[in-house]
Amino acid sequence: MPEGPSIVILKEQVEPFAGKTVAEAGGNSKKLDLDLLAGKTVIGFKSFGKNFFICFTGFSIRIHFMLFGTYRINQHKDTPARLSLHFDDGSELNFYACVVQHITQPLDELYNWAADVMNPAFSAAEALKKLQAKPQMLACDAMLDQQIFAGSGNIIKNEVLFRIRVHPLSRLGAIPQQKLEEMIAETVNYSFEFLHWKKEFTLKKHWLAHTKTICPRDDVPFKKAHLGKTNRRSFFCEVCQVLYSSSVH
DNA sequence: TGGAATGTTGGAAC
DNA sequence: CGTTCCAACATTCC
Repeated sequence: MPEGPSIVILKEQVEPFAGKTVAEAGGNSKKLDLDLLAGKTVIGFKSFGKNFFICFTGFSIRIHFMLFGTYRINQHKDTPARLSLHFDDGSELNFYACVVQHITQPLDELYNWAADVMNPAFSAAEALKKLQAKPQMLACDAMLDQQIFAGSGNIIKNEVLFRIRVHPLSRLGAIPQQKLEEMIAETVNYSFEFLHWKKEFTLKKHWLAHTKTICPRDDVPFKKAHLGKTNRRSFFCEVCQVLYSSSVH
């Protein structure tokens, strides 16, 4: 469920719930005072990267689905919901296995929308500055850095690095600026393709590298390794993906 | 069927 | 005190 485009789909799906008033809130979240929600009207929904927000007057609820989180709209699963919102017209939203948090600070103060790959306010220039400020950082880590590419996840990382032919262990400082700009552009571009294909239920069909064993360009075996600070799966081709690795200071 | 996976956090360890 | 490491969380699929 997690990467940015999936959260955008959720946001679109719940749009009809804007303006509805909560009749009853339930769920097994311990971090939320559910009694506060009854009688409150949803003023809208927002997303930042992999975060989803239900906005009320004066506060919002942040939901992060982590690896396993799911949701149901006007349906429910047999397992207990983390957060369950029943509205005055009988409709309902249910969220499972996610992190839920009550936020009182304005979202504009907490989040830099220019960092969100899916947001119209995303700034390629800002992203470039952030990449250039961390010459020692590995490409595979940069692609997962939510301060730089909010919403990018492991699938997007593998697909983008393959598409732009950059080896995941490349150092940012050794990558030509033009290539960094390509990384940024393709992260945005692929994220929207991800969104399109996910809606069509054809996302996996379009993977070129993620979970793949053979490079479609060179017909040689992909390397599979757990790389970077977070040791996440990387699928890459040592023939066509360039390792930029000159020393940097 | 045990292990791994679209992820992040917080606290321990160093 | 800053950085790094790792358990914890919790679901589904192969």
